[in-house]
Amino acid sequence: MDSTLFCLVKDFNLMDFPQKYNMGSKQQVDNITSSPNNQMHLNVSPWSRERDNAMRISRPAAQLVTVTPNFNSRGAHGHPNKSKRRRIITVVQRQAANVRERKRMFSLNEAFDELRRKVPTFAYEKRLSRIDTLRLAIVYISFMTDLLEQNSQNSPM
DNA sequence: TAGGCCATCTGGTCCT
DNA sequence: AGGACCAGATGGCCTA
Repeated sequence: MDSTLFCLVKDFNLMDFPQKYNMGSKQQVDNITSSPNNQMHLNVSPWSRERDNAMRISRPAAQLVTVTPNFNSRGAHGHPNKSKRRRIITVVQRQAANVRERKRMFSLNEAFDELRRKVPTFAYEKRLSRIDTLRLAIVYISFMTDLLEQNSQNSPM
């Protein structure tokens, strides 16, 4: 299984993935070939959230004002005929909503980190972006599915 | 310097 | 009513 996985990542490396996997060309994939040490790592990421966060300076909170929704600014997402309910929120409520949104995005990123650890990658200089993580996961799942089907066809009943 | 990626804010709908 | 979810806007950081 290890050698098969290596082939998968190697194919990814060469960017000659079968068309059926529908993999788009991306920058991080190109980086595999330029990586100084083409070692395959499973579940090992040289990048951590702490490092990533340390690189960023937290954005100062935007000016907080009492929110009065402007229904002319943006239409409903795919629900143009829905009755629009006016909702007035206070500054405190807006701040609380911002905190909840940050927590939600944090948990989303944790899930992405977990997915990054599940997909086979080389030792990247850069970690996979979210979109590349999803794409590689799709490729990986497709590959493993094909592998399973081949094994079930070859094994005598 | 342009483009990619991401964090954050914001206001909309959906759902309980 | 309020939290969850979503998508657009914005701005910072990084890399080619």
